[in-house]
Amino acid sequence: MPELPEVETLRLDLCRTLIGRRILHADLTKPRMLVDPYGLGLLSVEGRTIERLRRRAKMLVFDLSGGLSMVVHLKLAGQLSHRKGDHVLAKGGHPVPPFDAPLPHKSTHGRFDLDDGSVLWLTDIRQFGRVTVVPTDLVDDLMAEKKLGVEPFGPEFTVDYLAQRLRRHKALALKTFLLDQSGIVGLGNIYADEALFEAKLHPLRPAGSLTAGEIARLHRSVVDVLRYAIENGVADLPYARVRPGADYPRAHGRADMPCLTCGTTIERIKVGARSTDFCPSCQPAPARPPRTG
DNA sequence: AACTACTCCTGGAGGC
DNA sequence: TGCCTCCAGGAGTAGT
Repeated sequence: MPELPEVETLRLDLCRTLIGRRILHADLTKPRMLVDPYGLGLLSVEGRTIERLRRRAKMLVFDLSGGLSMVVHLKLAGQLSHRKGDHVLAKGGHPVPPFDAPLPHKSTHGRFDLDDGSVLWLTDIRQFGRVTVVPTDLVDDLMAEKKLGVEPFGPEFTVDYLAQRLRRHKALALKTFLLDQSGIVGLGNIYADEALFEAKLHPLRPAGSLTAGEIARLHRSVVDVLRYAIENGVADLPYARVRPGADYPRAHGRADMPCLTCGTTIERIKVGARSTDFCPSCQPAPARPPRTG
């Protein structure tokens, strides 16, 4: 569930409290959650100071002293909480367990003890999250291997770039296109639906069927939806449903509820095995549905 | 090369 | 209450 806005707001929060802290002890109780292509081991982060906290796509990069970095991907259900005793200093990611729940939770699988007595907890009810230790000068290589696309807030994400990618994958459903991290990074299931709702484009529209105006609209919607989430609060959907009475998110999690724009009942369909919510009135169906993979 | 299906994992929800 | 089944979703990988 943590998508770009969740990871970015978490990064900003942790930057306030973690920079300059030294890691005394590190522990991951689920060995599968450590990916260690360089054979450095998790303990190699001990004794190092957190100097910088970056984000690339949906990943957090902790740059430590001595040229070592730790990359954290929260995947579907990862959560980080920086606490001193019971006091929450900073937190973010998947909202289950609740951010004010006592830690460690039974799904807490990682802990980093810091030099001021605070602890950075990694909790993940799905255990899909991953931690990688990598020399700082090889972080870019590691990212390059993943064939990540452009950052939506970066200078490379232009209307022309989007148009070019859409042409290249012209048969793909828009929803599938937006989830593909090799084009634009950062969108997940929630914000892909939000961007399509905002752009008034049906999730099954073939990527190659968009007019120039629609491409420009989609481009702006992607940026606006992500920026809105960062500035006004992330989606925070615990079980893929909006909280009763909430007016956000505007499409995802609202199946069977009235569209906030026109009142039409929001529909839920599967697009490439991902639940996809949209307004059949605001987002008119394509004449001929594409493949959905 | 481009696309699709499958896999990892477990807690919560809903049915009976 | 308790058992059972289904569902959620990022991304790596294997197969078409």
